[in-house]
Amino acid sequence: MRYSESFIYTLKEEQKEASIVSHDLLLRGGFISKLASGIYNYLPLGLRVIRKVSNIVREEMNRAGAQEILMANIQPAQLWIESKRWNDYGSELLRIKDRGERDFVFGPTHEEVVTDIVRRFIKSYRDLPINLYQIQTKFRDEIRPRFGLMRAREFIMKDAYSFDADQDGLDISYNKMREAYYNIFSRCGLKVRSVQADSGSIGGRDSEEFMVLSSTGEDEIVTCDSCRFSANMEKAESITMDDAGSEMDLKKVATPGKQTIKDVCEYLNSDDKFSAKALLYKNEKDEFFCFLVEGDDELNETKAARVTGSVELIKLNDEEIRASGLHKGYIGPVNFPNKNIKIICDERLRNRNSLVVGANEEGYHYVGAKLHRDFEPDLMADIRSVKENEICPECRKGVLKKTRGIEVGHIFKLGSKYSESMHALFLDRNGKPKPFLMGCYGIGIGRTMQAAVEQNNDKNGIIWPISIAPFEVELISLDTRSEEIKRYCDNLYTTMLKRDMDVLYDDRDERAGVKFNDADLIGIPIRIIVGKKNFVNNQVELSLRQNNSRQLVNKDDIVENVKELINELYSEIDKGDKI
RNA sequence: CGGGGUGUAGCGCAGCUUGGCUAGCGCACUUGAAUGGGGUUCAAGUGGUCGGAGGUUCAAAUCCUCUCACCCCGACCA
Repeated sequence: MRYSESFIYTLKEEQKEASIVSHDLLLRGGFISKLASGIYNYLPLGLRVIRKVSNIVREEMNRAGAQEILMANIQPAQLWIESKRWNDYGSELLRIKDRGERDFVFGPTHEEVVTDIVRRFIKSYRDLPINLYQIQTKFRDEIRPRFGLMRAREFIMKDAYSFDADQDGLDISYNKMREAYYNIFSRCGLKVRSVQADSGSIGGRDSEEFMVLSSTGEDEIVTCDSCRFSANMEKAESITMDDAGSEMDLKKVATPGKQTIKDVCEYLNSDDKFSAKALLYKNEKDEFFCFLVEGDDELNETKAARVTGSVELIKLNDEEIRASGLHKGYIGPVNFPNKNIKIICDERLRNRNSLVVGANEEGYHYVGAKLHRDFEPDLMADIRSVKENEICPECRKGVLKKTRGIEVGHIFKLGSKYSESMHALFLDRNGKPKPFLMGCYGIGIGRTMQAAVEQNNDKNGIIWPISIAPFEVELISLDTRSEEIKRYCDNLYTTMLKRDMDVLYDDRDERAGVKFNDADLIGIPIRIIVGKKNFVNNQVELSLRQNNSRQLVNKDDIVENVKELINELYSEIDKGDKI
């Protein structure tokens, strides 16, 4: 591509809408442009990166035995009603109507469609296993889109779906995908780590996320400092502590004006952890819950939603609390006045002999409350968030450390959730109908691209890993008015094209500084600089974006030298760490 | 959804408090000249129904009402 003819427009100034560096660089480098909140256009440079990432994904998926298809993204509501997700998916689902007022959705994911496809064609265990994937634009109406492609509403995703006859088969399919994912991210030049995850509204049991570690990541993850355990905070299991405290009688005490745990415990001169706070929520089905967690703990809404079978938990507002016959700041499980509200108690409170809890009466708390003796929850469950420096639930030796990550891939074992609800059955060896066991495997293509920028940049711009760079080589002519240099560069450019090299040729009549700065911003890994300073000695300069190294090369040997460099850069990526 | 903020040229902004002639500035863009290995310089230009609708007024970018869009924070201790 000749720069002078290209649709590449870089911006000098920082972009106001960008709050993280990768977003700013993609906008300034002319990779993407915003059309609406969470909705982006991919400009030529951006699309080239998208294609390179997609191709790596495609190659590795194919190699793992998956087959590419392309599913419709406008989907009839009927399928979503069948899978029960028409109601369960919530407001992230973009619903649309056709002229006949029939309901459709713009697909946020394709479990329903792929299950429908497979049930139409596959009737026998002999046809299993099968793995179908696509690279497709999706739409999820996010509460709050941000960080450019990191959390966009419209986004490109690779999603794969495996179908197996039995659990062993599913395990094999899942492991193949995990292997493929490691290959994909390492070929993209990314350092990723897989963590145990919650499967969210997609459903299913085992699930792992692939995280690009980054302080700007939206996910909080914990890792053990002594074993291999790592998990998303939403999922990380909490272990029960045997810190019973001494038993005492239940006693009501006045705590006038003391509503927060901190105030109450200070006032009563008691430790936060020997108190229980009560948090009131409702779910999408208008079921009400009172969650009890230790005073200095935080409720983990994801865990809470899971144990209550809720899609979405919403905190009750003050009015709803009052209407339920409760008193804000004085809510507790003892003599709980409302039978319609289920009490869910965190496991950590199981062994406590004595707790400070609200008395359900303005200005009063109980002290000395004990589980089973003084109150009876509807359910005991792990509903708290783990904290830093806590004992690892896996090895019970190390302690947990918090870090942040960008989720670029997610793999799940779905099991028969969709195949059962959608009657997707096959006949097994014995002629018995059975639901398919499914797995589902996603990669955010745009997010991977942006995560790569987040992980590889400096103050001047992007430093693309060669495998996903928009071009592998940039040829910069510093003297477009010299006939001799122009002839040489034009010639070199055509030669490289003929040899299938991926090159951007900056032939613009611009000053050197402009070209260098644009080149730094755009971040193409290898640079050939032709200027009269070296040309008089029959030399051109070869430099690398990643470390700004420079070497002079005879002008007639340049193609071979660049080829070598390209190979070197690719082999560096192949050697990259695999966690 | 709650709170805060911003909409003025392609991008970044000033002007608004206290209404007043032709609405400015930087970057970008066009033309010319000089320059030519790290965003160079000079000169002359192009480009705006001031987000939209309504209202107040002799007069509205500026004041009022409504509306749309976008950004940030939150939706963790009741």
